Amino acid sequence: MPAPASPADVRFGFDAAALFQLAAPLATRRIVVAMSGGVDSSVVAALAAASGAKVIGITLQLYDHGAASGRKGACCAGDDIRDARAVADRLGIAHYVIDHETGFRKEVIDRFAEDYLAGRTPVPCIRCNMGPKFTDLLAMARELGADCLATGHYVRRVAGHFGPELHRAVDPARDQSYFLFATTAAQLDFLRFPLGGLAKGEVRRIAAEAGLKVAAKPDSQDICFVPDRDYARVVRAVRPEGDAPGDIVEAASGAVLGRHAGIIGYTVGQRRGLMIGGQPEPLYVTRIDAASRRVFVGPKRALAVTAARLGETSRVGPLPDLPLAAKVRSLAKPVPVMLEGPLGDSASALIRFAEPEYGVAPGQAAVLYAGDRIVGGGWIETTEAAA
RNA sequence: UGGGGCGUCGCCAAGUGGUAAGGCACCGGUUUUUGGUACCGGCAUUCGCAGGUUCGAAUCCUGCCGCCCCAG
Repeated sequence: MPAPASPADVRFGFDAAALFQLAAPLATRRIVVAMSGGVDSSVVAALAAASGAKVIGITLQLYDHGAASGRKGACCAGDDIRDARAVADRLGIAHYVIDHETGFRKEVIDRFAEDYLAGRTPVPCIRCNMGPKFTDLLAMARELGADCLATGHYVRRVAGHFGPELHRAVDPARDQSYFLFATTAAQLDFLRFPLGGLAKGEVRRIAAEAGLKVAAKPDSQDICFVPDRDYARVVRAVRPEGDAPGDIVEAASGAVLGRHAGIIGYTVGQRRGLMIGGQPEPLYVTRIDAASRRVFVGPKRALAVTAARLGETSRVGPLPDLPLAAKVRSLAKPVPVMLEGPLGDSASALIRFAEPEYGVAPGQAAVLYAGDRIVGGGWIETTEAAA
């Protein structure tokens, strides 16, 4: 595959130099691509290869590859690693598979279990991005002398007055900014997200044009290390005490309405799975007390919260004067908030919702936006219930 | 074993002669790179049991069983 004659050379309908935000000539550049084995990162590899830069694909083997073999919608194990290798071979780029199971277990899976045992609802995908991907893999890329680490995330890196900024993806249905809020300025400096400006359809089209077998591979979904959506089983495998039973208590009256088989099966805002019938209206989990193993429930209106205390906050770029909006779960529209306190450097901060927000669960991330720009965010520690 | 009341889907519950509402729960689907939410769909050939009356009964009659309350 010949190198492009100039930075303006265009393949697949895109200017590779622009996509990777690297200074010309690309032929002197080295790009490390994080390859999960899915379509997205495979297309990033294809675009990188087409740019004329030297490309190295790296796949982190994150968890039990035996059990994951053949599973659809997984990543970073079993068949996905073979898919990544096949793509690299097809593109003629170097490809390394790094065993990162121990690190992943410690940084992501163990922490996932701990959170559930503490009554929180974790977001492992964010922890994975923070640790294995943007810390460990990024360090490997630097050691390999790369100019950047490119990933298949749908998010945009935009040059700002104070350095690179993080912006939502152009394709709103694909935007993954929620999972990347904790990206640091130093990481962002080195990272590239070539797909942030593309629609999923375009990505699949490129995959097909590049002759990649993964072009029609289903999108990954759910938690990659959880088979069959049964996350509680994974938690119990790591922490057997997770199935300790307890009471389901009506928050308003204190009445015990039922029993549960472990607080790990519940999350604030959850309606199903309580097994409590005979009620005039649905009951939702309003609070989980890990110490007493009690799950508190109440009607929907009891879920309304006016503010959330955030811990371990991070910030990307300056705080703007613009009004802020917060997303307190991945599938939600950002809602207007007022920020009180410092944001960033792991400080504690408070966000006040302009309108009551429902189903705000401790352990989830609150990501702050100024328009399309991700300003940062934090982890929800506590909430203030509306009167 | 005197009096009264009640037994309809797992739970709550409408229906008192015309051929079983609804809610909760549960199950399935849609949505979705976290967990949830939301939305859509499914869910009692049968009304404690056994007879009887009637063209026709969950609804009327008789008996039995069970539960509750008040009396002892």
